[in-house]
Amino acid sequence: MEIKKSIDCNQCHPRQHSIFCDLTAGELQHLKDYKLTKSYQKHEIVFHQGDEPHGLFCVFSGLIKVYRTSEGGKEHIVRLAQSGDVLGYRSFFSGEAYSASGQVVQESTICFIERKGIEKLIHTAPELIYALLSKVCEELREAEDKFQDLMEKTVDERLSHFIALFAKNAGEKKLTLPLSREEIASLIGARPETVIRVFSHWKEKEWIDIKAKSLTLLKPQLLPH
Amino acid sequence: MEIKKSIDCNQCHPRQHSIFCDLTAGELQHLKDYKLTKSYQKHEIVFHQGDEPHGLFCVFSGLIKVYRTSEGGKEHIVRLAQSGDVLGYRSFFSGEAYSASGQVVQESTICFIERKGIEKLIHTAPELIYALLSKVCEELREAEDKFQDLMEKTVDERLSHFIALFAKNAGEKKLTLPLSREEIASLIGARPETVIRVFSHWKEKEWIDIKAKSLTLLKPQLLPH
DNA sequence: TTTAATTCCTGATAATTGTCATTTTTAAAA
DNA sequence: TTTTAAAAATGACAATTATCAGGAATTAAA
Repeated sequence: MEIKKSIDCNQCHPRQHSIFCDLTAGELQHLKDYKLTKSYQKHEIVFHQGDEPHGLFCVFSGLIKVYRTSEGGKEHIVRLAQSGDVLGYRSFFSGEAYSASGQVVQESTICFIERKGIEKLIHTAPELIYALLSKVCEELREAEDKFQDLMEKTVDERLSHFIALFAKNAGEKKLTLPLSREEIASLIGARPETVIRVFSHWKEKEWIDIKAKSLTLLKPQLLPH
Repeated sequence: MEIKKSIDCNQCHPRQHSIFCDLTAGELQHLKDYKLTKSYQKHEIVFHQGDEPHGLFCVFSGLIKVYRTSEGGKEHIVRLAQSGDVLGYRSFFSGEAYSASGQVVQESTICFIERKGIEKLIHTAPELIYALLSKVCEELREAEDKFQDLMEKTVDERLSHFIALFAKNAGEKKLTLPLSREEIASLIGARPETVIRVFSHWKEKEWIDIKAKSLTLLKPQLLPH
């Protein structure tokens, strides 16, 4: 992890699609002294499950996996965070310790805003709190959607859903998977062997072509949904 | 559903363990004109998945199940709400339609506070919004806990967990299940037959005694966890 | 490059849970 | 109470997915 020259929030493109999109230049001024821009290499830990949060992370670029380690030592990826996403706010606002860890999957640039900065910001722009509340409420619905999927969808449906999501992001038929089979399995609630088997099956049917991390969608409409 | 004489929030015991616990008598005054106390019979619907929220529900007494109906028509109970719980706030604050329905399981008395009342209340007691934010953040963690349980725990572990929860609430070894086998299954993510089988198995082992809705815990420490 | 270490892949097998059909029991309605 | 409907229970069976083991391929390190 390396501290970089601080990114100016006004120049920050991803901010415009984030929870902070409505803030004015004047309001952002307050963050200046409470912000640190850091650069993380692959595999670096951004925050640790069990630790107390001291601020928020804003992802400028890269990809981070947010995962929980259960008592039995099993890892479950809760979500992925990328450009424009804010990390660590659940624990920050609930006053709990982090319930998950964040680890860099693709080299990332992340700004850390310490507690004071957030407090000042909310003080000058109180309507921000509504945006936050609304955001968390949406995430809660998404969490329930995910739960429902896990209950009534099969592994191949869930995998297909995951792939569709990435394809939409990439906007292409040919994409590079950012996660290992094991990580994909962990994210969709399955075992790596099962994920591999489903991929193999789709390849056999010539619905996709896959080799290591590079995936080509041949007949995406035939994938289960 | 029958409209009753309005309950005075200052006299409302369950409120003291709710999100509204810190409000003063003066602040509560604002709710008076925007509040309706209603009485619901078993099986009555409190709110409908897909509808737009126009306010919040505060459960005074009774038991309500919150469930989602999937596209395939399957029902999944998301959570149970009882005395002191506030219902419908997720959709209310996210501006989405209800993602679930609420149905009365045990005869309930519920206050409905319309939008204007909430808005006035937040205006006079702005710190309420922090309590709300904190609460939703906690629920998000709970949702993730639940997801993790579904992934790595077996049906009997989940069922045991559910029973333990009820036993703690009742504080006794002998309890009356408020839900049918089918509803319990829906809540813990299983099929009714499986739930019945697990109960039968525990009964055979003499860890519990169960007949219809009445359950006695004989050796609760032996139940899986 | 060679070695070592992951990651990926495949097969064989087991286990948990779901599905379907049927009976018994309980609860509700006539 | 009698009838009817719903809920609970049990058995037989199927299916999905996990587990374990071993080999191939890819990637990282020496």
